[in-house]
Amino acid sequence: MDNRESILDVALKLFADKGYDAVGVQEVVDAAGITKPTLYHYFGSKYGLLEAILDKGFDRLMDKVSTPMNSSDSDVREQLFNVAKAFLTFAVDDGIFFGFMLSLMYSPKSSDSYKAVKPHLLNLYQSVIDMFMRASDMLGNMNGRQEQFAMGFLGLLNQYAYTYSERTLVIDEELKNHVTDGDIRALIQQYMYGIVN
Amino acid sequence: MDNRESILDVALKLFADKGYDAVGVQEVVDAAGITKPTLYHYFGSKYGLLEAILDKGFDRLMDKVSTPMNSSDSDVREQLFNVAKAFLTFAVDDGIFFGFMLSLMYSPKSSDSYKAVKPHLLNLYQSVIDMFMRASDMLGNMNGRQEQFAMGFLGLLNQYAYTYSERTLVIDEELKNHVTDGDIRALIQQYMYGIVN
DNA sequence: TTTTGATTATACCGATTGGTATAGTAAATG
DNA sequence: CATTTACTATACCAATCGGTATAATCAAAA
Repeated sequence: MDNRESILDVALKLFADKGYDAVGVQEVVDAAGITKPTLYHYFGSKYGLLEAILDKGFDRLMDKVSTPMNSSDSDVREQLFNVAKAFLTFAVDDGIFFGFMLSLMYSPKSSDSYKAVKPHLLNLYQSVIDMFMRASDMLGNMNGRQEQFAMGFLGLLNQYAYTYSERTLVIDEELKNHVTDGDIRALIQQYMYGIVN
Repeated sequence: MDNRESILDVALKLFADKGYDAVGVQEVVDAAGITKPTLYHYFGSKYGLLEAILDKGFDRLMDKVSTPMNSSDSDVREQLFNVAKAFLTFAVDDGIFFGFMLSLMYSPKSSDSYKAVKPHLLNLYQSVIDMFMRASDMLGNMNGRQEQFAMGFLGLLNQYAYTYSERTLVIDEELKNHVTDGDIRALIQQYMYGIVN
């Protein structure tokens, strides 16, 4: 692994663990075993490093979810199941980035971290909205509420991933990282009931 | 408003807007029109100020939701409706604190902000769990899944409040801050369906 | 062999960080 | 009136912040 990659790797771990603002550039370069000019050569600024981390992480996420999202499945339920499964699999396999993404989603609007993640979130939201648009004929008249459906769907997945992640406070230890197909089908069932009236 | 109160007020606004780590003590005292020793006299440290803000905010929240949560309503649906309404009303009326609370909920585990909010969240979770425990006979056998029900219920409310708050990215402007009783009843309906099978 | 461009370390920059020692003021208490 | 207690400003602290000027190293190209 070259220096650029190890900086990205180490910085993601530190940012995810302590938060972007609480981690100094010096701490990153020490952990990566390099010095400041190397970091600034590759990323230009601390903010540039954050952007590079997000670019890479959202690439991984979109790689996983875009296939099921763009498939023209005739069964809406089956398509939502496939999207949910891809999303939750990513949340487990790429847990560090996923947790960091969640923390940025809910971070204050005027923070640098939020500014960096905003375009990626908009892109993700738009992809989900488009999926619901394409499924209009199968879901019936959504009365232009595709955006709410998309946000609700993502919110449900986030809540589910969060609850079953290492970040949970009081949940039984045994339940961690155990997301079965049956769980996901039950989740979709509940969601479908809500939106089709 | 005395100095102590205006510090709490100004600091909450700054922390909620830019994040705890991104706001310096100097910035707080400048905005409050006082000097550092005054702040350190009342709160001892920046972290102590954060704790005081959270103590005060969670007091306001628990004041609003504890009454409906502790009422021995015979109709579970009605009780959940009352709790949801109190919660969402707080999210609208006390939007700045609510947004800050959300950002701390999802902030990195090792951050100071998370350490400060963790006991309050545990307390809130426990209250909701207790409510479900007491409703056991009405909800049927929950198979020890009260914790998941509680987390799911809170997650749903948070997602709902978040979606209808000023923090939304793509939602229609008209929908902001319009949370009707009908909306809440629909929300509870959807939730009930999911947990009673 | 010389040159060029990419990469990296040493050493430094001004500004800001959270926090405090000292002294003063003002109001309440004896 | 004297004393104590609560409160607040001036001025300062070492440490860390994000960032950089300079120069050395090294591989590839000319």
